[in-house]
Amino acid sequence: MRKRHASLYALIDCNNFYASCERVFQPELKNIPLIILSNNDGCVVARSNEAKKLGIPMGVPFFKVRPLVERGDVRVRSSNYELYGDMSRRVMQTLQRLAPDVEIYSIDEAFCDLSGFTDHDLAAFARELRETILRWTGIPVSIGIAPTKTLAKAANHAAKKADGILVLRSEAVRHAVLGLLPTRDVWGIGRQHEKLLASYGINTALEFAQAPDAWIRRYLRVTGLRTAFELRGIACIPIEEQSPAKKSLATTRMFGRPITAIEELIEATASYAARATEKLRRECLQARHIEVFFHSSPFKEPYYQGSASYSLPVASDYAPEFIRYASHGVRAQFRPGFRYIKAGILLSDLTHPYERQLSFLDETHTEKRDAIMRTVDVVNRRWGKNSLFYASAGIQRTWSMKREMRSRSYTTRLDELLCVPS
DNA sequence: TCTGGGGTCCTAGGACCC
DNA sequence: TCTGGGGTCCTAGGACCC
Repeated sequence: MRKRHASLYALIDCNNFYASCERVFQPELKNIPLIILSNNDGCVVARSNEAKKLGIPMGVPFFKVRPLVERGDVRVRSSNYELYGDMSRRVMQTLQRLAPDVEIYSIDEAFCDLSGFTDHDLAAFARELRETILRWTGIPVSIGIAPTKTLAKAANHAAKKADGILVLRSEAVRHAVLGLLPTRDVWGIGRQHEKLLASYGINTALEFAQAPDAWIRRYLRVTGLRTAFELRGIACIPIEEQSPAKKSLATTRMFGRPITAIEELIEATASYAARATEKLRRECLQARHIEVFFHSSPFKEPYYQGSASYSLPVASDYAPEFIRYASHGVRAQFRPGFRYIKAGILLSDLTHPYERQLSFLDETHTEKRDAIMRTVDVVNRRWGKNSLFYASAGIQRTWSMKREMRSRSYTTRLDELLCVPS
């Protein structure tokens, strides 16, 4: 009988990731205010600690901080996503060598499952992890450790303000951390919910966690309730080592200058469609649905947004086909007289070859049963996030979950798997 | 003058069927 | 005559994440 441990997760988060990446190759940028700009140098997407201290907010349009740069108070770099992607791979590979059950959550964050670690192990483990990642990649990270992923996020947030590592296991630490954490900084609570909670006098994570279930369910829906459970220490969000299959894929861009002619719009969307198709092929996927959209500036009157979407008769990854649909959509929805600033292509209804899941069929007879169970587990994890939670919270299943459970690709796969003659 | 790009999940509501 | 109600499928839109 395997002994069950209380759940314990770590969140490893790279500090000011894009800024840190630039500093690895340009050490002269260390210890000074540094900001990184988005694609067209439109807005700020990363800030060094020194830049944060100057009060430069995340996402602020560049023209608002340009004076600081011109005065020489702040250094600035355009973003270089190839570099960041490469640095991210190095960090994650290092992590995967040192830590168990790693889930790569984003370009600069990963969870891992530390259930079973003792307190003594934890401190040593976290310290070694931090030092090794810094030594091997040059990227500083913070580590938060707690019984749920949402609490690990909160612990990480607090760790950034301390010495980079925080273990949130005891009730006392949990209260202290959550009591100081504004609702907006809780993983899963955004600006809208922050406003709503504030209007009811709820301003900290602790106050939110203590609100009645029914109230949370009513105003923040089931995702909000899940967040509250997690803040109370009840784990609802498991580690997903295998990343779920992608469901949609987009190529969208701001033009950099307003476009008024339909020809230019058609040209732009055609190239986005071609780029989206490249991504599709690279990931061995095909799409059955394409949406094209374009709009003028939402900050200016008059505003117009055009969009069109089409279902293909068969899934495809053939660029000319998507380009044809895109230009057809633009022609159908184009309105002259507007200054268009952005357009995009969204491919969805993606299908994929089941290579990964099918590989076990080559294995020997005795391993087949285990392999099937593993596959069932993978499938369950994909649906399970909600199905488990709904069951435990006694909440009605939602349409989207029911829909997914019936989704042809999974159910037929499962039927096939379970009917494999032994 | 100048405001990113790429994703996921949940819910409401209409059309349709039995 | 009365006009029910549940399930299914789809879409739009809003919230969230990095």
